[in-house]
Amino acid sequence: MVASEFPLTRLFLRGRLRHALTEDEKVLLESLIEGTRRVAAGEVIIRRGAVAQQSTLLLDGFIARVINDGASRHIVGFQVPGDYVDLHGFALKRLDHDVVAMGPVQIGYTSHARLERLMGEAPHLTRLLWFSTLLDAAIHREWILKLEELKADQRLAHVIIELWHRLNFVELADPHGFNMPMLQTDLADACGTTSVHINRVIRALRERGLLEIGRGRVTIPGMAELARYAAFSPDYLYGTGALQVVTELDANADA
Amino acid sequence: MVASEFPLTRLFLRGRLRHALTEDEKVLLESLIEGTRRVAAGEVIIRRGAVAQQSTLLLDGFIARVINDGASRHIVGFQVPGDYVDLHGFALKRLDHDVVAMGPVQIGYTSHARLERLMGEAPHLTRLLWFSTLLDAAIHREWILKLEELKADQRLAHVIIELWHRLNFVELADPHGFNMPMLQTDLADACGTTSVHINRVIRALRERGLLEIGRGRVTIPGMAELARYAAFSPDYLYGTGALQVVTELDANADA
DNA sequence: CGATACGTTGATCCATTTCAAGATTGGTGG
DNA sequence: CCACCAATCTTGAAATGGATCAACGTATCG
Repeated sequence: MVASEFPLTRLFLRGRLRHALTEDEKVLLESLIEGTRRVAAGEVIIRRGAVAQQSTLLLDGFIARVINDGASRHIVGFQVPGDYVDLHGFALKRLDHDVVAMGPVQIGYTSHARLERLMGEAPHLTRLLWFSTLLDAAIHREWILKLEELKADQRLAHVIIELWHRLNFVELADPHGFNMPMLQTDLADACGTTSVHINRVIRALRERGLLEIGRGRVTIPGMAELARYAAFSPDYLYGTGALQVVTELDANADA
Repeated sequence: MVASEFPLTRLFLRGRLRHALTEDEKVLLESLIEGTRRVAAGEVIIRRGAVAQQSTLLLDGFIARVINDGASRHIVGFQVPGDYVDLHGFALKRLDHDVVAMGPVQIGYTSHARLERLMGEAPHLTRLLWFSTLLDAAIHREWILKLEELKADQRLAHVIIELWHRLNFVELADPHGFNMPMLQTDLADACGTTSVHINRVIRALRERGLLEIGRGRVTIPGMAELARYAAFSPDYLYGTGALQVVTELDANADA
């Protein structure tokens, strides 16, 4: 472990607009984190409806946004290290969903009082915080699209590739996969299908040589093949360098 | 038509946090609108991937967020009067979806340069603008839930009740329905199903006496019955007075 | 009055759910 | 180190929601 310059916030907006942060802003951002905490797998970190006094930065591990509706459980989004998982709680005050640790997790937190002061003092950094909440919204829109458009096998592939890209931004993916604690049940809840069906879908994708999932590890033999299969295009993730992608999109739109 | 105090922005956050705006802020907000424009039905107001220089406030009519993926067309959200339809473009710069007029529409616009100045000068108003983009995200999450959880008939009912509530906030709904220009095709694209199937679903709901749709008009004989049918709970819309709802949720969570 | 967009209906096929049972795995105490 | 337990994963068979293809009805408007 190399001692990093900004040990807590170095992953925030990495691969996105981190380059838009000045050195002063990086210092300021790091100073926002008033404390850190370890959380056990499965723990509900923020409960739906509770009035939020602070916001949470995910430092290590995976988190899901979960809505429990009586019998059924649904996942409306995943968060990876470097994500502020409930920055929207700063303006919304109370969340419409639970925030749950998918495996063992480490988090940092920032009081809303501190964020309120920041808004008056650092408009540009504020705008980047705003941007980060809009990234979540863009991902939400893609999930809506995915659920409207794709079959279960493509949905799964889509979720997996999205996670790979997001982990790749923060240098937690390797060229052919990544580690993650999510179970088949979790993937089913995120794909809007049942664990029985997700199990068959996983097998089908394995047999096609597109994807392997098991024992906390995802292996993707051919990134391009899987992306094609899932009709995945990463522009909605607003990664650095995505402007080229958009140019391509424009070209296609004209055609 | 009564001459209103803030003719352009009087609907912004109405039924939500408009009461949190001071009189000065309301004046400032109104001054943001640098021009207005009428748009014909079906017109693409903002195209995916284009670099945005301004943001758009919907003054009158309905707008959809549309993603065209080759053959298929998908709607990832609707906007009603009083909504800033592309405020996220201020921070994201380019949108991941098209913004399309569902019927004849009137819009106002604000340059991003003006918004940038505002961020330094009016942090509290900025925070409310931020809030309004987070409302969209909350609605996105509910759509994800809806698509993961519900069958086509309940999805349709859910979309309709959501629109009723949002129109009710801005006083454009009446106790038993509202007017809207969306076609069966549009509703199908928003529910992730086909127009053939949405047609059957509309008939089934009509035969059950839950919902009538036709000729630009939605009629809801019994709001409570339809809400129960769609498993609809309006707390995610963050309407004024929703705190009671949340208290109920907490009570349920404990039970 | 004919064109065009929108809505309606029927028949067939397939993806997915549901229910039920069994296999595998990892962890824990004896 | 083994035996056992609980969680997770796997498989089968029957039932169903929804897609698809194809055709026909019906508004509406120049």
